[in-house]
Amino acid sequence: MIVKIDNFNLEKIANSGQCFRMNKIEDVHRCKFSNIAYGKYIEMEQLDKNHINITCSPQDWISIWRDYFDVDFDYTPAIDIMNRGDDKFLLKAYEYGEGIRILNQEPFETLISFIISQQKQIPSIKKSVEEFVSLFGTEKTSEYGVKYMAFPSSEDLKGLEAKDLAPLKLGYRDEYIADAVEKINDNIIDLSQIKSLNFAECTNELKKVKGIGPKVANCIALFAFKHKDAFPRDVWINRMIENVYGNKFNEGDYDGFAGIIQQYMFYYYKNTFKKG
DNA sequence: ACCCAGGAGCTGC
DNA sequence: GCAGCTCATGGG
Repeated sequence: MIVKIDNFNLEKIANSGQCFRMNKIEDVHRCKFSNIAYGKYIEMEQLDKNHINITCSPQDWISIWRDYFDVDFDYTPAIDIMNRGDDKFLLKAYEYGEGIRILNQEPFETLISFIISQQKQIPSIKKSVEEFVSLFGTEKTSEYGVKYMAFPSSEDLKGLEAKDLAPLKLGYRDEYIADAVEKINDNIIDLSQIKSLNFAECTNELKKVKGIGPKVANCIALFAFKHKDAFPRDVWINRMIENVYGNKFNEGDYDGFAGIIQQYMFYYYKNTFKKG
């Protein structure tokens, strides 16, 4: 079905480092991506600036993907601030990243994926997540006959031990993932309950998992729990704050959409300031 | 060989 | 509360 979404650039979203299973479908004349989330496989094509052809039923659009693509969040306040021009860097970041939206992904998948993400480059994260899914996920077939692997649930991983992860060569992250699975299955942290918490409470809960510190907790809060006040500080953002803002940057200046600002800054700085 | 990656835990002060 | 060190693995 064809849907209209304002401020939507499929390719930039797929390459903005917030999701790890959205992949380009090679097609010289079209911009197409596949994605797997919420147990479903979809293909998408960018038809024009704000029209997308998405291979899903109207019911799935309403119950899954509409929220996944954050369609009901109003980006104009964030865009207006970036586009105002008094911050030249932010203006450049907006022009470069125009069309990026923040996805609302599944909490458990996001949690595991961002534990894996630490001290890794994005292509390596995608590879590791895919290996994780092929080892522990469940094979499914889409209604168009495409076979794919769905991300495992925490229940699927009950009893997982660190040594079970050895084939994935995740190194010290093994015990972090095992701890996360154990604490979720033992109800020491409850992902469905975290949805009702505010930003500070949310990150504090997430940080109960060994291996989830401030950065990963902010990523999960932003990319899975809709906390637009989250502002993940990775090496690129820290470098940007030092080099561009002279270490004088306060995300509190962007109340209600700091996470959006952050994503545009990350995408722009990482892709254009590789040297120096 | 060296340095870095969408970091975080641990120790010592 | 903080700096400093360490933790696997892969890629440049």
